[in-house]
Amino acid sequence: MSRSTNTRFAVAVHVLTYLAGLDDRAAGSEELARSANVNPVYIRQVMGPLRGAGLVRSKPGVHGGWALALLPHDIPLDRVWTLLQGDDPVLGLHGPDPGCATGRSVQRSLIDLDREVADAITARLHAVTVADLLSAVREGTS
Amino acid sequence: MSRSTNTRFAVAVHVLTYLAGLDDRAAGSEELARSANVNPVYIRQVMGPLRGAGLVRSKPGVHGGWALALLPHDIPLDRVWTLLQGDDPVLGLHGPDPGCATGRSVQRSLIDLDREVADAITARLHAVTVADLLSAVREGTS
DNA sequence: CGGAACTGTAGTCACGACGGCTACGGAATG
DNA sequence: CATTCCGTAGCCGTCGTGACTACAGTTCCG
Repeated sequence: MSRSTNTRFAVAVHVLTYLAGLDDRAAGSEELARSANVNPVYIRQVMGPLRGAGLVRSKPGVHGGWALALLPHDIPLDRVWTLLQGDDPVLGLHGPDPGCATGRSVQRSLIDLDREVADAITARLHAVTVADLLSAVREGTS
Repeated sequence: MSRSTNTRFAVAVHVLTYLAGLDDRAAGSEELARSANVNPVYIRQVMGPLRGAGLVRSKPGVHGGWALALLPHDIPLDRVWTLLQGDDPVLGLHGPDPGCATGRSVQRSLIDLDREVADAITARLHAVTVADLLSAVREGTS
């Protein structure tokens, strides 16, 4: 009765929103880690794929750190989701007896359903950008 | 990069479809377990909530076993999903620093988003019933 | 009525994902 | 250079999952 113990997506969204609120100032892993209440190493691991996709930049050395590589308005959440969750099944699957016709057919149906559900998720997340989250922060704070 | 290692939903859907194909003949946990390629005890654990909700019946003793308590057409998959997955978050959450305004706001936004996504999933699953899966099996077999 | 067949449930176990943490190498700054 | 930061490998504790055993309770049949 408990799934999705995976916090990568939530942490990434938090970090992106945090960075968006800094106006180009770079933030170190440690600062981000305190804000998100996780370990600095975890921050770097989570942000790695986002850097690979060109959403953020990271720079070593003094005054280095992380910064957005795109405008907040140009970062929809489905990109983050896809980068971090990949194409994992949303429903769960299982390996039925290969000799069972019911099993094979049900599995095929579930795979199709899973794809549709995954598409629905990304469609919903596509409508939200980091800029939206940032303005929610500012409205809440004011 | 891997979520949903939970096979309860898939197993339950398999069993329900299997039972629907038996026309009121009861099936033992062991028969169901072979078909789904899992352990008989696991079958009983997974089916427990479905029995509690009145989707299936189970009877101990000789010639006992499991049988549908409703017509296949009256079992939409979202009921199975809700019974087995409860209201677990689909996206993942995390506990941000309570003193961080960004963290609190982002988390609220994610909770809202999660609810919308969960609703989308159940809406999609509501459109599919065990009867649909059964006819898919029969079309595939013929 | 006694034994067989089945469910119900507790308990133990192995495995894997998740995240915290340390350590160390490499790159950029001053 | 020395400092500061990222990049990554590695180890560890924790937890969810599902297999498996064991046994009590229930129903049916001879």
